[in-house]
Amino acid sequence: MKMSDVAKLANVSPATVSRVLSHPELVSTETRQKVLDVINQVNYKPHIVARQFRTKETKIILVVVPDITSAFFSKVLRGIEHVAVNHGYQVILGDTENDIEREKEYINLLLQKQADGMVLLTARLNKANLEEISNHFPMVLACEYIDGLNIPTVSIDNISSARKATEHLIKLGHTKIAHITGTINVILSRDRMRGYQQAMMSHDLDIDSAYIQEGDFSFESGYNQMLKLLALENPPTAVFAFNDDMAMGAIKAVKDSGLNVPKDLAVVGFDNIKMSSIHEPNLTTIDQPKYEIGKKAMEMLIKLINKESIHKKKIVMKDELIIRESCSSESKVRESLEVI
Amino acid sequence: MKMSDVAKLANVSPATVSRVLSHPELVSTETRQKVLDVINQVNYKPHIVARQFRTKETKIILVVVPDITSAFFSKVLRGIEHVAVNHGYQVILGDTENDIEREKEYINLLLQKQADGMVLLTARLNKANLEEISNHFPMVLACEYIDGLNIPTVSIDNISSARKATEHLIKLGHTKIAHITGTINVILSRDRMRGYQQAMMSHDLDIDSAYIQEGDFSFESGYNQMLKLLALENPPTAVFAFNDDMAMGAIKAVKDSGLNVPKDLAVVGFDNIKMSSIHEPNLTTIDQPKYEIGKKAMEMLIKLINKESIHKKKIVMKDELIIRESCSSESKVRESLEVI
DNA sequence: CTGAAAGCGCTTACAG
DNA sequence: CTGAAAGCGCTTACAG
Repeated sequence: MKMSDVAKLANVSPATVSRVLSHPELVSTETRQKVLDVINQVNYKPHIVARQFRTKETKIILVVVPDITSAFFSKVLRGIEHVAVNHGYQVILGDTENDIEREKEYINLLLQKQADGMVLLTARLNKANLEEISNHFPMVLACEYIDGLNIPTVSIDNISSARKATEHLIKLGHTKIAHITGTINVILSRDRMRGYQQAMMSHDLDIDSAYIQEGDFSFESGYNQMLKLLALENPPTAVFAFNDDMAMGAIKAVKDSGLNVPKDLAVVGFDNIKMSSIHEPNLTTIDQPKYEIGKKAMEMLIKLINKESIHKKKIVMKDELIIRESCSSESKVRESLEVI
Repeated sequence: MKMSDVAKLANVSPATVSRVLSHPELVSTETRQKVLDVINQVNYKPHIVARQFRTKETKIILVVVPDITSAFFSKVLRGIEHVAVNHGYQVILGDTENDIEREKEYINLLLQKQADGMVLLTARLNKANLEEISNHFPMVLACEYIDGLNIPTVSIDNISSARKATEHLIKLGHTKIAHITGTINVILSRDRMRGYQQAMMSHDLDIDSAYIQEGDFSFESGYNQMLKLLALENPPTAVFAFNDDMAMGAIKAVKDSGLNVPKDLAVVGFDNIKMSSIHEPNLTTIDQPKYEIGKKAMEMLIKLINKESIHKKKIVMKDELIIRESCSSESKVRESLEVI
C-alpha cells in the first residue's frame, strides 16, 4: 500500500495525500477528512525512508558512547533521548567500547547522511579530521572534548573538579595522596590528573610518581591499581579515583587487604553514579549533572541542525563535591595504622 | 558529490560505480581500480538513504528496551549489538522507560520500514496486535515474552528459576519468606511470583498475603517494600526479590532499620548484575546469561530477516543459582533475633 | 564486462 | 485548495 493507492481510493492526487500527512493546514477540512478516513481504513503507513530520501532529512541523530554499560553514560543518554524524542528525532546508539576504530565507523554514518547530526560522548579521533567534519555536519561534543576546537561542547570543568576533590583530601590532613587515572589517552583522564597535580603542588605536597597509576575506567582496574598502591613501601593514606567504578574497585582492594575505608584509607570517586550512595561505605565523589549534560548537548544539536545561532559554543556545567563516608581525616588514619 | 559525478570523472557509467561499491566482483580489475581511485580522490561517500530506498533494506534493527539505565539490559544490549555489527546492521535504541505508549511508538518505526527488524526486550502490548505485526515483520522477543504466541523468543525459564531461588531459602530453614515482585503487569513478575508460590506450596509453607509486595524494579521500591515487610507484626526472616536492584534496596532498608543481612534477614536477588558481587553483603542471586540472550536473539532476528528457517522458535537459556553472602540459615537468624 | 534506462515512494514548486 | 510533473540518488534487469 503506497501513497498513490490511498490517493486513488480517496479520489485525490498523491500530492494531496502527502499534504494531509505533512502539511494538513494546506488541505480543506473536507478533503482532509476524506483522505484520513481512507488512511485509517486501510491502515496506511507512509514509507519513511522514501520521505527521508526526498526531504534529505532522516530525523535520526547518532549518539556515540564509549561504554553503554556505564551507569554514568546511560544517564547522559537519557537526557539526550528525552530532548530528541520531544523534537521528533530518533536516536541511533553507537557503542564504541572505548575503541577508536569503532568511533570512526560511526562517524561514517554521519558522512553518509544516515543521521541529521551527532552527539559525541567520546572524542578521541584526530583533531583536524573532526573539525573538518564538524564544518559540514551538525555535531556536538559532550563530556569529552578536544582542546582548541571550535565544536560546540558541553561538559564540566574537569580540572577544577579534580582539584576540588583532591583538596578535600588535603583539608582532611592527608599528604600521601595517590591518583588512579582513566586511560591516559583520553583528555578527561589528563584533565583530572592535572587537577590532582595542581592541588598537590599548590599545597607544596610531593607527588611520588608511583602514586599515579593508570586504570581503564573499570572496577577491575581500580582494584588492581589499588593493590599496587598498597604494595608500595610507603603507601598512600588517600586515593582520588578517576570515576566511581574505579573508586569502588579500589575500596574492594583495600578491604581484601584486611584494611578499612575510610579508617585506613580515604577514597574519593567521581561522577556520583547511583551506586556511589548505595555502596558501603558511601562514596565521597564529584557530582556531574549527567542528565542535564545530555539535555543541553541535544538542545544545542537541534539548534545546529535548524541552523539557529548558538550564543555560547562551550557550555560548562556545574559540578558539586558530595561528601559521604569514604573519607576521614588523616589523624584517624594515623591512629588506625598505629593500632595495627 | 553523487555517484553520477564520480562516474563522469572515471569515464564510466553510474551503474559501474554502483557495482564497484556493491558487487566489485562484477567489474574488471582495471575498471574497478580506476573507479576506486576517483572515489578516494574526491572522498565520495554513497548516500545510504538513497540506497536504502532503492533496495528496501535499511540495515538497521530496532531494539526496544524498558530501561536503558539498567545494568541488566545494557548487557543484553551489548550481545545484540555485537552480532548486529558483525552482520552489517546498525542498532536503533528505543528506551520505553516502562511506558507502553512509547513501546507502541517504537513499533511504528518498524511498520514504517525504518528498520529491517526488531528485538523487543519488553512485550506489554496487546497480544493479537503483536502477533499480527510479527506475521509481517521480522521480530523476536527476548527476556520478556508473551504466552501462547508464535513469535521467536529467547529467555530463561523464569518460573523454575524463581522456584530454585525460593527453595534455596527453604533449604536454609526459612519458613517465613516474603517476595518483592516487579510491576505485576509484566509477565516476568507474574512468573517469578508463580515460582515463589510453587516452592512455598510444595513445601507446605503458608504464604501470608502481606508477604507479597509489589515493587517497580527500582532500588527505591525494594527499599520501601522491605520497610513495609519489616513493619509487619510477624515479619519474614527471608526475602526473595524480583531483581538485584530491589534486593539491594531491601538490604538497605534492613540496615537502616538497625538489622543485619544475612544475620537477621536473608535476601535473594535475581539477574546477577555486576553490582551483586561488589555490594556488601554480596548477593545470592540467579544468574541470567545476559550477553548470550542478546546474542541469540539477534542471531534469530538475522535469520528471520534473511528468511532462513528457524528450527526452534523458543529458546530457553540456562540460569544458575549463585550462592553468596546475603543468605544464612534460619537457625542463625533465630539466634540473632533472640540476642535482640 | 559495461551501459542505458526504468523505477523505488515520496514531496514540492509551479500552475491553475 | 488541488493536481500534474519532476526529481531526490541510487540499483538492477536487460541488452549487447
